[in-house]
Amino acid sequence: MNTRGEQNRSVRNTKRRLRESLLKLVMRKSLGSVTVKELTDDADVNRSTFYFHYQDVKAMVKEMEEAFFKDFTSALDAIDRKSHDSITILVGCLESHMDLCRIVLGENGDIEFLEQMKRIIEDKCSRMWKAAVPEMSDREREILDSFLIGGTMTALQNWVRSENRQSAEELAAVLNRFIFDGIIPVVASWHRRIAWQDEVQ
Amino acid sequence: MNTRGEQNRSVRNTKRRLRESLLKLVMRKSLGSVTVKELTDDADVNRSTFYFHYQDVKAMVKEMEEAFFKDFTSALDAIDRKSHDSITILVGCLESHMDLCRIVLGENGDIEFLEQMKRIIEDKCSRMWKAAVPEMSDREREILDSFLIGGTMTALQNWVRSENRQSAEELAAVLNRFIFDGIIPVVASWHRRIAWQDEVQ
DNA sequence: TGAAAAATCCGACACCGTGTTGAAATTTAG
DNA sequence: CTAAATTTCAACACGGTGTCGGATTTTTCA
Repeated sequence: MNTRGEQNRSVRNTKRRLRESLLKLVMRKSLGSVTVKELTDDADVNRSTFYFHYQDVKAMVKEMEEAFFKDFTSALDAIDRKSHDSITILVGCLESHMDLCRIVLGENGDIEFLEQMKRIIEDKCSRMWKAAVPEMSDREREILDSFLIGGTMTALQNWVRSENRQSAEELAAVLNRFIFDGIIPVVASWHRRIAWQDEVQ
Repeated sequence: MNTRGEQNRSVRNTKRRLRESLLKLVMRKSLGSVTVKELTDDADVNRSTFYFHYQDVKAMVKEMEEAFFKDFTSALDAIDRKSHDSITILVGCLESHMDLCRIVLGENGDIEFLEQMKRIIEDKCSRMWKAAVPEMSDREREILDSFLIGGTMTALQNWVRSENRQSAEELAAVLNRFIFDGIIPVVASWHRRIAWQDEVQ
């Protein structure tokens, strides 16, 4: 193995075949129920070869996921220097890792991946809408938070699953419109009105 | 076995112990990775006894889920005769099946359950907000649909997972407010304005 | 209460996927 | 061409699965 991240042609071929077979298998059964045996049988790769590269199927998926999360978080960290918003970044990352996303966000996907994505969005994105409605109670803000995060995630899932997808820019624009021109201003206006009413009393 | 759905005390005890052990196990590992052996060991039930009742762990969970879905759909079908709304019904059903919901909606939950719940909400609930914004394009409506469904589901998940939950009525009220007093009217107003502008041109 | 029925327990079995090993065969890189 | 990297192959012990027959316990109901 090369000391850098570069890999053999055989290694690349082997891993590519395994990825393709995994994608095929996950189309009809859950990720957790895919065995090493059926994966290597389908990919026409020796079972020992699989274990030469990965510990188990979960570890294989994790390796793919980490490439995505690396891209995603570094793009989010660079967000201040660019004019792009979080949602656009997010949708772009999904698009450039579409193979993985159709596995882990599909009908038989990976719940851990979903949870981790929600955590990242919570950490990196939700500050913005937290600042927009400062008067909210913790309880109501928690509900709004999970509502926006979950709504975004599910819309993205549907996008990834659909056959003829609209463009990433189009989707990001609609989602941004819903969140930042729609929901947030309305909820904020409720609380400003309530706060104002409290003041005059 | 009784020909009706009634069951022995021993059967009830056995199934109850299995349910309790399953709940305990799913607290720290994924549902799919729970084996029949560790389940029956923890529940102190003979492994053969488990196979006497269920085909496998998945079938056991499915039996619990079906009781929930039966309650849920029948409550939804009766919605016209009562004054309750879909969200209140939904939250109430979750509350009365809290044991199950903490398993299948938890961090290591069951993605199939989530998908089925989303389908039911789509079928039974989303007609209401479809009618509210008739001018929308199919594409945008699809996004709004998945956004509202996913947002609701995720808010419910967080509610089920939290230790000191607020009341079901409180949660349902906030969610209803977000959806029917917040998001929907705003989106509708956008489209009425656009439709009106189209008309004067 | 006593006997039949239902449910549980027990031990055993073949089966299958797992994860590892060592050595041979093949492919790649320089 | 040659050494290193990679893949293949056969074999192994291990553990969970699903099933079976029969012994034991619990429940039912007459």
